[in-house]
Amino acid sequence: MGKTPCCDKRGLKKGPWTAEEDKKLIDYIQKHGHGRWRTMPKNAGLRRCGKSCRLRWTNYLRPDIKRGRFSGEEEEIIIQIHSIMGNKWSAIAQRLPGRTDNEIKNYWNTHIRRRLLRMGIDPVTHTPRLDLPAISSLYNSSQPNAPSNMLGDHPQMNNPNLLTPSIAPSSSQRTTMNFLPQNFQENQSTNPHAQNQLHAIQENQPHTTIQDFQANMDQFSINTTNFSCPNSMPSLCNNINEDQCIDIAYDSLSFPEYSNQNFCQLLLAESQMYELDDTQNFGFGSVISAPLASSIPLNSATSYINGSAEDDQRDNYCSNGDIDAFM
DNA sequence: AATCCTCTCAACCGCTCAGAT
DNA sequence: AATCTGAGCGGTTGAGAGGAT
Repeated sequence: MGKTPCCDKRGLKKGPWTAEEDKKLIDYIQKHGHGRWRTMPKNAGLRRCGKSCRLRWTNYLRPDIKRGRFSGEEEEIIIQIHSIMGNKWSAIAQRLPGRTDNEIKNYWNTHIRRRLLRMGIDPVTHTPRLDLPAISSLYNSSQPNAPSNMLGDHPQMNNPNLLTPSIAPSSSQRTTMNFLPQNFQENQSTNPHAQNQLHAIQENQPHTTIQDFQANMDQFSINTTNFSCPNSMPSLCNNINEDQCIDIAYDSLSFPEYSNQNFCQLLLAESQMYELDDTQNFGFGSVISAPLASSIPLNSATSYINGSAEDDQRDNYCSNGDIDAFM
């Protein structure tokens, strides 16, 4: 297959288009339609390669192109489709009339991707990031044989459909992060290990409240007195009391393979990120009590996740819409 | 006011794919 | 079946704008 020669090698113009060039291209396409891009430039009187003409038309000059800021709905669509299809920009563009794949790609890279990263979510997998130095080192230090993907088999962490809609929840949704086992079942049914996890979830469903757990504590052999925090999180450590440890232990009970303090720390930090303000199901089927969530200093929790305490402190209190609240 | 830095996005590059020959 | 060509896709680049110092 012969490669298309570069424009400059053929003595053709590169770089930004002038208004005059735009006009020539528009006039030609209005008269003759688009297609036959290779021969079009010559016929249109342009010293451009066909590829450049096609790009200019499809990404900029096309009359049905929508300009302006992406709406919240558009963002949500992008994130949802991306969680399923990945960087299939043209496929995403098909769901957003008037938006080009190039525009969506740029918007993803400059806005959405960064936002997900700051939320501690891997923009590629749409699962919580595992490359965070603090988290990964903590985990590795306590579980040397742990898989590289700390949450790899975890049902809720492995299901993009569970994470992506919550990126832009409505105000009423923001404090309720229920991750449903049935979704997990659909995606993980062939994984024996995941099956075991599912059974563990089902046995513990419905996850009720800390009070329910405490009422049945004698059924569990969780040593909550040994809970301690890594040195990197002293301020967080100082704010955890015994009740909260019980709470954390309950969560760990559902997923014994993750019952280490570092995973609990991750939960705590995330609970603060999402501004949990009541006893709620959060992530992983865990129950986090109000005192637990509210006791974590914002700086500690958010910087633990994404290393930008000031930014997130500001942004967590931003009220300019749902998305912005998570910037 | 000047310089530096960051961000945005239009445009380019390299590649793949499907259809034609 | 092999090759060629046009079209499209996704990754990357770099100029320009605007903000920070």
